[in-house]
Amino acid sequence: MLTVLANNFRLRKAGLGRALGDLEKNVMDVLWLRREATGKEIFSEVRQSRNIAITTVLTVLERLAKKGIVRKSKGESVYVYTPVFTKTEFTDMVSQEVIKGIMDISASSAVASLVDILADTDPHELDRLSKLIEKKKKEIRQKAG
Amino acid sequence: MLTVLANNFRLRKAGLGRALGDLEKNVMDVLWLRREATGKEIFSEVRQSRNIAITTVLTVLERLAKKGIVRKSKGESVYVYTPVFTKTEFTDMVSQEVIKGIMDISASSAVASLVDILADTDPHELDRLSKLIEKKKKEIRQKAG
DNA sequence: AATATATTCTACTTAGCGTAGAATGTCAAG
DNA sequence: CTTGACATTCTACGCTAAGTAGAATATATT
Repeated sequence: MLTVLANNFRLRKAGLGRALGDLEKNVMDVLWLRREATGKEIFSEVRQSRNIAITTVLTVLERLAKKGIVRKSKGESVYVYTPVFTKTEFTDMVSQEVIKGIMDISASSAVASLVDILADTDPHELDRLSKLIEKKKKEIRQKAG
Repeated sequence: MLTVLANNFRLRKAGLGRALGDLEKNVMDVLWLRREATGKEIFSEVRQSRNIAITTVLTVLERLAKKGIVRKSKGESVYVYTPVFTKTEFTDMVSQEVIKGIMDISASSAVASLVDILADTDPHELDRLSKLIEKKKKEIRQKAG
């Protein structure tokens, strides 16, 4: 297969990696897991898997807050951070945007790609997809008729 | 709707914009249209819509060549550039990678998003999609049985 | 040789993200 | 009230991709 793309463009940075940097993702994962945490807690967590300074984590948290995907609020004594969206919500939003993006260039490509990949990674999903489509069509008829 | 993502992450840079920069995309479009062109020709074309120096175009062309999506070859007198992939091929590749990417985080999200967006931008495609799925399923059965 | 044209080099700019030390703020223990 | 410990913010450097283009060099062409 042609790996040109995968290597030369940062397309391959899987999933959220497209929306979040590596560390950002680590941080969010902790947050999504705990639903709320202090900088220090997040730091301790993240440090398990990588050597990093607490200030680094704080900086990232700050940026995440500025981006609006993390809420920073005064706790009893220290600040606590909470995710503004659940992981699912966020994931959906990203999917939404990303897919909208490729549909802008080519709906058929998008559709074809999805089916291919699905068939290949998760054939069961094909059924769910069929059903989803039927449901959607019905919805549309409803609205129209 | 929540526009958080769209604005704070470069997700919204539609389609190829995710794989190619703006100027890179302009250049590729010229190339895809002509199937082959000299730097100067591309420059003239691109300059129609934006003020830019020819060296800029050349630099971009150079980078594109290094990335492997443009071929640079000696013409009669000057270098001529040709796209290594057709726009469709490229688009498909990008879709492929991008979708693979979001499937990594959540197949269901991806699937749901696609159906939603499709329903709302191009309902006809839903039918094509159904057919595509049926075909795919048949293929799978074939292979299996 | 002199002028023009083509090509390459070099380099600055902007952004996002990772990184973290320095500076500053806060507060309780001594 | 001073010293630490801990929390938070500031500041800033590094890296990468992409946009940008002038300077330098190469190659005709007259």
